[in-house]
Amino acid sequence: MMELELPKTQQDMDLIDILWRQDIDLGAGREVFDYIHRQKECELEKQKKLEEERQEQVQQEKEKAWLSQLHLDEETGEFVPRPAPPSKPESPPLSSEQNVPNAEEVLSFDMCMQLLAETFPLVDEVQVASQPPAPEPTEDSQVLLAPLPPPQTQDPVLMSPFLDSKSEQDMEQAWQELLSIPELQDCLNMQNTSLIDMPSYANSSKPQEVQDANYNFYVAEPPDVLKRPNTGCPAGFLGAYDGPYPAGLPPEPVSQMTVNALDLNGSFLFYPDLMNPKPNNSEPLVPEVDASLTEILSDSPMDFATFSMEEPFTGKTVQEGPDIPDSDSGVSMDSSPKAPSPGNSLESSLYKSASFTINDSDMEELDSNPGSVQAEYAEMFPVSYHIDEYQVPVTTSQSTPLSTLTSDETDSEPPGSPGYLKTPFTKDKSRSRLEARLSRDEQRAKVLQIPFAIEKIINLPVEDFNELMSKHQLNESQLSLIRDIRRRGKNKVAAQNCRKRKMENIVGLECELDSLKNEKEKLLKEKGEQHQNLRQLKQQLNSLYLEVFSMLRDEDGKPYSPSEYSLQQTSDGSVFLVPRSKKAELKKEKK
DNA sequence: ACGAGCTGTCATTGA
DNA sequence: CTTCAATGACAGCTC
Repeated sequence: MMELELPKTQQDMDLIDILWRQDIDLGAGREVFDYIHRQKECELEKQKKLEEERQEQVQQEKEKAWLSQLHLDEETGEFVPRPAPPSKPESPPLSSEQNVPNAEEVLSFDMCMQLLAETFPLVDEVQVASQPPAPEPTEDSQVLLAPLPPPQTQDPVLMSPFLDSKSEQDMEQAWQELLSIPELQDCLNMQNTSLIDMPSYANSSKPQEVQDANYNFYVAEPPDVLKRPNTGCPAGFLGAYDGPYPAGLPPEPVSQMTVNALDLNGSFLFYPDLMNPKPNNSEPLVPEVDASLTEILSDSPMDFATFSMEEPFTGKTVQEGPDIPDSDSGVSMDSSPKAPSPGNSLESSLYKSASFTINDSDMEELDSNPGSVQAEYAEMFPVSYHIDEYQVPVTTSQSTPLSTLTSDETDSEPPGSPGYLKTPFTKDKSRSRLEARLSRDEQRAKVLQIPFAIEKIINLPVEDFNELMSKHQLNESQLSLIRDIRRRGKNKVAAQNCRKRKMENIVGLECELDSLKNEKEKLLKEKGEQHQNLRQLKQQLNSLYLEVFSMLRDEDGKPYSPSEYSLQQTSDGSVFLVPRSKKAELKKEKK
């Protein structure tokens, strides 16, 4: 995040101001601008102070990191954090397993060495030394909290090969034996505490909980980290880039942070260059990771976001190819990556065609005339600011051709909420469109060097969002853009939800209509049946009536005429033979 | 060229 | 008063 501030030269600031002034559509109220403008001087002063403080802190960390890392460089000759053999002075953060070899080297650990020598044959020692990532009991890890994170951070990928079950068991046994020795425990604890003070933990004020968090986080996550680089990431474009920054994580702020941090850890493997431009990065592997981690954990979540966002702006990071860090990370709720379909070259070109003076109206023009500003934008981001890099996240870890990506991705991941599944539409199209849309805000964010991920801007709760805003020194144009991005992003999601609901309502109503139709048919059918039954009953009754009537005889033994008499039943159940004429009278009487 | 469908955005409204 | 969600309306894009 510091790097962000650094590149902001007065020239940049002027550009940004100009940009903002031109950005009429951004909607930043003039009054807002004026008001802020009045406070501009104060802000600038604050900004300068903050930058100074940050620089100092960075330098301190840098120095410490270098001190701790020098050894590593000498031995390995490369930045890749290898659970290298014995000599790992910076292994402070190393896991307890890794501490073993270290303990042997530290002079103050003579006793430990002796104990080790006694406990394990030379071969075993070598083994232990060569297998740093051996599994360690949880209890141990608690004892050696601080050291843990870094080890895994160092290089999960490299360490993975050592994690075979057998070596694990051996190591576990060895460790249990080792730890059962009080002296060794003391030594390790000593080392551990001393290591905690290492550069990465320069921020001594950091509560132990943070370290615990680190620890848990590392212990829990490694498997994923190991998988990510090689296998397609289930999270969609998470693993899209071998690169580290899975900015495009699903809408889960907290978990996202975790994953990001992890990926960050893994990232240094691929980003040796990164160390140069950034103070933190300049530090050797482990310390760098620690520093970033501590930053992330200690500061607001935005720190990380800032970090990831910065990538695109720091020329070297961009070079890393799969930078996709901030990438759309899915501004929208649907974390589904949007890969521009082959046919969307137009839209994709938009990414390249942003000019520094982008505003809404400009973006509109860009949409229609993508290529117009391309050259200009290329100047602004000469390194390699290509849309392709944005598309990368869409892909899985494996570098698939764009064309394949688009089709595959679209098939695998439905755009937007589940409700859309019901609505038939071309996903490629929608996705590419969405990406293009995303690119607009993203482009603006890039141009204005917004120091955090768009998804954060959109998804953070108001409180967190305000806190984030207050933590960063942002000019008027940046603030207005951020607000617009937040508004648009939320509204977009709201629109998606609204349409989803609408579709669900339609579907629900259709279902209800169907069920009602079915019920109607059923009732009609039942009615017909009842009608039929009633008719049968009437027939039966009629036949019974005639049968009974035919059995009646008068005084002369003659049958009564049905036309002259009829049978009537009273309410009490008694039956009378009533003459037809009287029957009418009876009815009248009843009435 | 036209229309349908999808999506993003804006403006408005109500909580 | 601010924030936010919901929604209608509109525009742009693709097919």
